[in-house]
Amino acid sequence: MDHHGRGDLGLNLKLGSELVDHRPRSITHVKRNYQTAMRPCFELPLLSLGLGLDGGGGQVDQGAVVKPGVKGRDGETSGQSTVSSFSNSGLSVMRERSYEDEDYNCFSNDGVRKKLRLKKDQAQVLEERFKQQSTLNPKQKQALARQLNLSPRQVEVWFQNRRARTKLKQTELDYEYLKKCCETLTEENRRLIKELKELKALKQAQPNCVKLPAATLSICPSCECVTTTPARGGDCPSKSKFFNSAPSAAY
DNA sequence: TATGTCAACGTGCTAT
DNA sequence: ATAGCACGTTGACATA
Repeated sequence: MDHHGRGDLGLNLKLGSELVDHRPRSITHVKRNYQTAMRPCFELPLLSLGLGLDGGGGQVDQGAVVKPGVKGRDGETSGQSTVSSFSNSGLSVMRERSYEDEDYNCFSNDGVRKKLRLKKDQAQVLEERFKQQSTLNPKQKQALARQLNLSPRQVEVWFQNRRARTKLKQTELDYEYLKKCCETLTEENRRLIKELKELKALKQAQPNCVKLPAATLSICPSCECVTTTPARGGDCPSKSKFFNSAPSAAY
């Protein structure tokens, strides 16, 4: 039994059918989703037996083969299973995988994972589709996979990664925006502290100046002077800056 | 050769 | 129980 849910079916005779991706995504999923794991992960495109369903030799299923062990971050190997499918004269047989299969384009002969690069037109179609909808339902996934000659799993992974990239990009934009906000506010804070210092100094130098209720103080957005009333556009009251010119009102 | 990109994976979580 | 997604990671490949 492999971690992608393929059981050792031994001899498997079947009329050609469509690829369906029922694979659990990991060993954990296999453990958790035992029944799913027991289910064949796909319907093998199999056995023509001269019925003309398969032009001879059987067709190859990109998504149908278990990858050989891929080293995890700890160096442990996952994907231990070695079961795969192949066709022989129209007769598909499940056999022990020895990693020499060519029907999984992600692995080379020695079991080393090859980097699959999507073709330009494939990527273009996926990109166009992503613009329309960032998630696909199983039917859409299936159809798109067929259209692009990819496995549904590959389409699924592409969309997952694409969503992640979109999110990352958005996060970066948000970060830049917040950074700018932070810089602006820091600058504003520095300016206010300085202004406060000046006001305190002024107060000490002119103890007789009018003490205004704090609530009535405001900052003119254009010239940034302190006013006693909210400054409206165009009438900057710089004359009434800091304190009332009528010291008689003081205290 | 260092670094970036991206397909593919493992795992945790959630909705049904 | 199952399927699907987000997230973090890996590793092959491309490129500066």
